[in-house]
Formats: sequence, structure tokens, C-alpha cells
Amino acid sequence: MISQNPMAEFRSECLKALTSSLEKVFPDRSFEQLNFAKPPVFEFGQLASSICFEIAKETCETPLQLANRIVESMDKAAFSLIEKVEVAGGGYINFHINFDKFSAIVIESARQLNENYGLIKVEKPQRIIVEHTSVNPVHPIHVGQARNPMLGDSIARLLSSRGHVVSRHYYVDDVGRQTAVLAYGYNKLGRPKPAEKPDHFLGKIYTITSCLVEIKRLKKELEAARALNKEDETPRLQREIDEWISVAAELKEKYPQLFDELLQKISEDEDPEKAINELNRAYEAGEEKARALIREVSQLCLEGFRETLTRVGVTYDSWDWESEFVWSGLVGKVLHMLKRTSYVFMQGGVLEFDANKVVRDLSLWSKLGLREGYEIPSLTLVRADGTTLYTTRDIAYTIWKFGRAEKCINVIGMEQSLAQMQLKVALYALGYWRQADNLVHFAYNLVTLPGYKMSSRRGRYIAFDDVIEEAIRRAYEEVSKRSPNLSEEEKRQVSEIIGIGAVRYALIAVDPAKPVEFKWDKVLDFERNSAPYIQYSHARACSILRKAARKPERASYDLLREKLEREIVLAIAEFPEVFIEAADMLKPNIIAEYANALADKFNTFYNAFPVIKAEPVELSDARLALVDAVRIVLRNALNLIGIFAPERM
RNA sequence: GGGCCCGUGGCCCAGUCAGGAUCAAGGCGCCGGCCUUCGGAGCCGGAGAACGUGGGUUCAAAUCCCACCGGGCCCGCCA
Repeated sequence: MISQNPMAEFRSECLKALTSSLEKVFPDRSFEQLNFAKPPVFEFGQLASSICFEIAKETCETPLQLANRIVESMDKAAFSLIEKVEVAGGGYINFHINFDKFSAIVIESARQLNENYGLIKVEKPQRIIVEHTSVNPVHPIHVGQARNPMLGDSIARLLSSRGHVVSRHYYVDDVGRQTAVLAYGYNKLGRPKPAEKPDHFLGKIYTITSCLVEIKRLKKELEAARALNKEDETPRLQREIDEWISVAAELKEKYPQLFDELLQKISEDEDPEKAINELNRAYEAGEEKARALIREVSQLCLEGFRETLTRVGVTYDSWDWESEFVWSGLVGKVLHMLKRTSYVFMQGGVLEFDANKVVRDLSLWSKLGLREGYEIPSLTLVRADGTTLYTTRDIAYTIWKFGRAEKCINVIGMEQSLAQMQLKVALYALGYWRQADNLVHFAYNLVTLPGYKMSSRRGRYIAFDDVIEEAIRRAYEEVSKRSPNLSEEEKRQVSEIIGIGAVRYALIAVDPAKPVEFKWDKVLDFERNSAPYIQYSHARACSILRKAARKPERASYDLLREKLEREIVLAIAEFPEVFIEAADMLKPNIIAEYANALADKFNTFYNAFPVIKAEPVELSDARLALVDAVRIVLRNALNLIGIFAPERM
């Protein structure tokens, strides 16, 4: 017998047993929603019901007496996967699995379904767009931002394995000030061909340009403040100038040649700030020269991103250029639609969206998870110079996405929660109720550096490429030390897999709501509770199977009597349910935890019992099959979070 | 000032949304063992926790409710 989801079979048998017994004991009462919990320890059985504590309130019996009556009236003859039912504690009903049967089903199911084991499909697949990464193409991706593609890609893998039709989108933010700043500096330099990875090269140009322009702007502001005798403004401005000057000193130190060149070229300009704003305006207007320049820079930067992300196993189905939505008139159309609602007003020359009025009129508080009466700030839609803002364009983009999917998941840092909420409110205001309900902001917390705050504008960050490089370097050292027999080629391949796995694992294993503190030793961990540890356990399993050099054809699963063996069988049986929860609740981290826990059990087993040399051969074969099943589940779990499972390492 | 998120042994972290049972699960570090088998990136044992504080709900609270304290983020004609 083969089962897609063995634990669900056992659960449904328990439910049937409990329900029919309850009907006998309480003919007049109906019971809805009977839940089973996993008992704290294996000896208490594998599923438990605490229903008696609830019913006891309505009767004069104690939970214990009730539990005894219910268990007594169960039809034991109908048990198949249930070995026995016991009353325990103050009135729990504990269901024990019949492992003689169950082990056979679980192990054979995992082995036969193989790469499909655990990946239960939904009944009604949806078209889902997962938008993730979307780093502005003005500097290399840094570790802080890298958490995004790791989470986004894992979510996409989970949903796709769940049977949904998933499309991975990268939203290229080429409209806006930052890109204009970079393009301005790049143009000043005469559009040089990068001699290094393009995003790293452009990152330097962006930071230096941004810094120089900022200093110039602040100095002008300071002069103006002095001229107008605004004494209260000057100290703040002076402080800001000082700070940027120290950033400039850092940059000059790091990139002397590039710095001097940009300083000289930018000094020639009377008002760089104005030039940048003009470039931004021209680009939004779709003017040819601006288009050519900004697209060239952005494309160049994205080449670098693509290289980085492909290396860690992240790819996209669509690269959506923000500018397209402006040029195609979609943003304008959406603005037009918004203007026709009663939720838009002019204030000081800018167009504002009154999100709060929408929330009040439509009573959206509970939908947005807010306290009733909370006032949500308004959103500026259009600048005084007629250019649009990020969130405005995002409204158009979101509507576009919903033309292609029923559900949209935006993987975006939690610092953008308010903007994402305003975006959602705008959809409600426009009458896109279904879409708004299906717009998910998958928020995650930051990656922090112990010493200082990461700031891409100040050029203070650790590039993701450097982290990957370092991870692979350390993995190589480790592999060379531990597996000197591997060929040079194999060592390189394996260290790439291990290094990248370690990084991916570190960035997704913690709850996304919590911040990750970036420490090299933590991210590049090769000990327990890490990708390398799980990969190692997988390689060990492969090694046993290789050494055995036979198929486990005479396995007698009822010989798997050890508690540890049964715990492993149980863990394997639970994998499909863990997967369903991870996919439906968007929780990639529980896959990481699960894989780690299974690897723990497997290593303990490995240490405690012989497999190949076990006697009799029926037991040896059963253990071999168990090892094979563990191998399959570890690999499937790792693959769900984008980590390869090597057979040797 | 308002909103959102987080607070679990020296450090990191699971469990909190769907409340349950013996010691609140792991990891790092620390102490002591295992070079006996199939890979020591491993295994076994030990010390170490008022689950931020105070109330409340419940037969039962790390988990739900209220208040407070501490930390982060946001409240821009940035993204």
C-alpha cells in the first residue's frame, strides 16, 4: 500500500474511531472540529485528543472518567493503523500507531513516490505572482537585501511544488531619483565599460556621485539658510554636511581615482541637483536620450544581479520595468481613475490620496489588521513637477499583475508596511476588492551588522557576492581537509554547493519577522543546525546505500522495533503535512527546521545501530530502506528551500 | 505623539496565529566521555530559563485579553 500522506491516513482513522465512539456515548450531542495534537513524547502515542476536558464541563464526570468510557466503547476490531488507544494524564486519549503496518506504508511510499513524496498538490491551483528581490539597479545586492531573494525564491518553490502556477517577477525600479543619480555620474564619466563585475563598478559610481551631489546641495541650503537668517536650521545642516564629508573621505580613500574623476567632472556643473531632476523628468516623459542612458545603466547593473542570483539558484520568469508602466500610459490611466473617486485632493500643488477616508468609508480596519478608528496617513501621488512617486506607480503595476494572476505576493521589507497598506487601500478605493484581498505583503525584518548600520547610499555594506565568495572559500577549505580523496573538480563543485547552501539556510531559517544579525561565523556555520550538517547527513545516507550495493528486497518492516527507528518513520510520515503548512502559510523556515530535526534523528540512529551488517538480512534490508527514505525526504526538503543535496562531500 | 513588529538559559534560536500532559525543544560556548561497526561536518552525558513586568480569562497560559517596560521600523513632493 502506498500513501501520499501517511499521517493523514492515521489521523482520519483516529477521527473515525473517536467520532463513532462519541456518538455512542453522547447520542444527543454533536461534535464539530475534533482536533488532534502531537503528544509531548513518543511514549504517549503519536496523536492525542483533549476533548474530554471540554466535555467534562457539561457533565458531572471527570475528564478521566469520560476518557475511559469513550475509549472502552471504541470498536477495536475496526483498527488498522491504530495499535491501541490509551487514557493518560488527567483525561487525554492517546492513539498509538501500529508500526508493523505503518512503517511499511511510510517507507515504501517515500521510496516509490521519490522526488514527489511529500509534495501534496492543492485541489484548485491558482495563478500566483511572487514578486521578489526588486533591488534598485544602482549598486550590488548586499547581505541585507539578500534575505529577500532567499525568502522569495523559497516561497515560489513551495507554492509551485504545491501545484500552483507560479510566476517569479523582478520589478525593475528604473524610474526615480536613485537611477537618475547613477546615470548622471555614469554619463559624466563618459559611459565607461566596467573592468569588473558591472554592478560593483556602478555601485561605486552611484555612491560617490550621490555623496558629492548631496554635499553640494546641503551647502547651497546652508547658504540660503544663512542669507535668510534661519539660525535654527544651520546647525543641523552643518552636521549633515560634516557627516557626508566624512563619507566622502572614506570613499576617496577606497576609490581614489574614480573619486577624483567624478569630483572634477561634477564640479563643472553649476547645479547637479537640477540636472538630475531634469534627467528624471525626461526619463518619465520617455525622451529618447534619457531613455537610452538610463536603460543602458540599468541593464548593465542587472547583468551583475543576474550573475549573482543565478549562482545561488534564483531565477525569474519576468523582469518588469517600472518605466514601461509610465510610458504605456497605465500609470496615467490609474491616476485618472483615482481622480474620479472622492478620495483624491490637491494640496500645495501636489496630488494626494486620502487613504484614511477610504478606510473609514469602507470600514477596512479589520481587513488591514488595524484598530478601529486608526487614522492612516495620506499618500502623495504626484509631485509638483508632475512626476509620479513610487507607490503611485506600484498601484498601476499591481493592477497589471492582477491581470495575470489571481494572487500576488510581494516580498518586501517590513519597513515598507505603510506603503504596502496604502497600495492595498488604493485598490479598494478603485473597486478592486477581490484583488486587494489577494494582495499579500510578505514582510521580513532586516539583516543587521553588529558594528554599523548598513547604508547603500553611504557605500557601507557587505556585498552579497563577497559573502558567497567567502562561504565557498571556507567550504573548500573544509572539504579539502575532510575529503582529500575527492578530485579537484569534485571539491570545487561540492564546496560551491555547501557554501551557497550554508548562506541560503542562514538567511531563511529564522522567522522572517525577526532580524538576523549578520556574523560570518553564524552565516557560514558548518556545524549542527546548518545546511552543511543536513547535507552531510544526506551524503552519509547515500554512502550507506552505495556501500550496501544491493536493493533492500527482503525487508521486513515489522523488525524495526527500536524507538529511534519508529521516530524516524514518524518524522518521514509527517513530512507531507509539514510541507502543506509551509506552503499554505508561507513559512519556508519550518522546512529548514524539519530537515534539521530529521538529520539529528538520523545521525543518532546512524551512531547507534548497524545497517548493512544488521542481522537478520530482513532487518538489514528494512534499515536500508529506511535510510533510503530518509535520503529522499532530506533531499526533497532541501530542494524546497533551494539547497542542493550532494551525494558526496 | 500615533501605528506595526520583536522580547524565551551567558549568546543564538523553536514553540505563540489553531491554549493542554514528565524536564519549555534545539544550537553556540562551557565541563566530562566515545578514534566498536556503514564518513568524527558525527554520537553520548552534565551544568545552565522568574518564557520582559503586572493583572485578567480558563479545568489548563510562553501561547488568548488588558496595562506597562525595553528594543527595532514606519508616519517624505525617498524607495
